[in-house]
Amino acid sequence: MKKNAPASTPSVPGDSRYSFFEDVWAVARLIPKGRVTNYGAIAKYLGTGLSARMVGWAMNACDKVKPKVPAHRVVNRNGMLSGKMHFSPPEAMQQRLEKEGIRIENDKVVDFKGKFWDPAIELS
DNA sequence: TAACTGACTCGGC
DNA sequence: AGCCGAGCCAGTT
Repeated sequence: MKKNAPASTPSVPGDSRYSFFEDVWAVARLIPKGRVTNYGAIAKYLGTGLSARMVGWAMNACDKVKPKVPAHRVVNRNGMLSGKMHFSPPEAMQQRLEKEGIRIENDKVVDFKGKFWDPAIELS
C-alpha cells in the first residue's frame, strides 16, 4: 500500500508537489515543429535560469510522462545534441529533428540561431 | 541519512 | 581564446 503522499505522487497543477518538471515538459511540448530551444531558455522562462541542469534532468524523466515530450527539440546552448546519447536509440533524436526540417551536422543543429525558439519571447 | 552526480550555463583567469 | 570553478534541484547510491 502506498504512503499518504509519496514524493512519487503524480504532480498536477495546483498541487504543492507541482515541480517545475511539469513546467519544463509543458514548455517543451509547446515547441513548434521545426524549431529548437536550449535548456537555459526554458530554465530562465521558469524563473530558474541557473537550473538549466534540472531542465535536462526533467528530459530524462520525460519518457515516463504523458503525452510524450519532444525532448529531441531541446539542445544545449551550442545547438549540439548533447542529450542524444540518452535517447534510445541515440540517433533517434537527430532522425526526428531532420524529419521536422532541422538539419543536423556533426551532432549540431544547423542554423541553430535561426531556428531557435525562446519561450520567454514566443510565450510572452 | 548524507553525499554525489548529472541531457547546463555563466563568469573569471 | 581556452580552461576552471561555482550554482541550481532532484534523483540515485
